[in-house]
Amino acid sequence: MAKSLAPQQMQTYFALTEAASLLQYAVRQQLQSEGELSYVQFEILAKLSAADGPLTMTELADGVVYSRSGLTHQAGLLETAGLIAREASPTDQRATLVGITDAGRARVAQVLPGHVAIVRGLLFDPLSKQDVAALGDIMGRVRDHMRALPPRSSRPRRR
Amino acid sequence: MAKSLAPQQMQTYFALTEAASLLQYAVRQQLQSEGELSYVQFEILAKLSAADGPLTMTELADGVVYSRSGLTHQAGLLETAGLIAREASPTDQRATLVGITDAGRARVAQVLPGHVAIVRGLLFDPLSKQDVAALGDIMGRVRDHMRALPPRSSRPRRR
DNA sequence: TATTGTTATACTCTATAACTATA
DNA sequence: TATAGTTATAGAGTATAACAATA
Repeated sequence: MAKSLAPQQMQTYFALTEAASLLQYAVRQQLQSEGELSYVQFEILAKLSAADGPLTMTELADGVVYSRSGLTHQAGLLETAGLIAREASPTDQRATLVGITDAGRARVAQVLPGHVAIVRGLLFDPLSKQDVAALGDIMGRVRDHMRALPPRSSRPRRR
Repeated sequence: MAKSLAPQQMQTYFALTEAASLLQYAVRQQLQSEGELSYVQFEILAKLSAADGPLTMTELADGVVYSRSGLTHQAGLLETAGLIAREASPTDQRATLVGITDAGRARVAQVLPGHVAIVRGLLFDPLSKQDVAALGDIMGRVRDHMRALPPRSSRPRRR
């Protein structure tokens, strides 16, 4: 096994990380200025918005890079802002169900056009249809490969 | 202009952001545990390591997502740790020259193998040579496109 | 006047550990 | 005993504004 990356790999790695970083920076700016939302808060709202009904905190944590306490903190902020609502689960008394409010949906609708405009302008503008398909195929495989490794939410808690 | 993204674009966007997020998370973990470095600190050291000689703070800020005060803060931490050294510029009295120390180079060498292992294992493992070339080509174009837009470091300061 | 960099300060994000309550 | 979630707390990252020194 080689100690360093091949030149083509280096080039690809740098292009990917720099582009992803620039894109994320732009998206963060947009979400903050047009909706006063951090990226994580937007992720939470988007996930609740796409879900059929309320989710538990644990379900919500899956796929979000977050500690449990961090999620509790953000949920507290979003609830104070009136964008989500928490209630006790009827089936499991330990669980908390989190649902998005009308105000939460409205906030998502408020920032989405700008979000889409950024993504289109920065990411998709210089790409052909074939490029988009190829990129989706490649990164889809990479994502699936990464997901197959032990996920964060399944890590055991410290004792 | 359509208000939302095409399904293929959505899929590609999500795959890209999730994969990039997972990769960055893993890299951060590795840098912290094996070298006690934040990602930004590693970026600074890597940039100084690759440079011919010392850089000014402004040159160092270019390409790093950072405010000037944030860079000053990180430079202070790295200098306290003995990984970089600052000295007054002989040509411009206002400027500060930042160079990497032997200890700094050693720290980079210490974390690099693990860094490479993560990138190879997570990103390149599931990809063919053709995939890597295609990904590099596509993201290279995206990066160049983004770079063409007004960069952060050129934004005028607030008055 | 504009630019380089630092300082003071404050706010947000994130994590660890301890805790309560329920399964 | 294990799990769901919260709380308390602390540390790190980032930004704004004011500042001093130099161009």
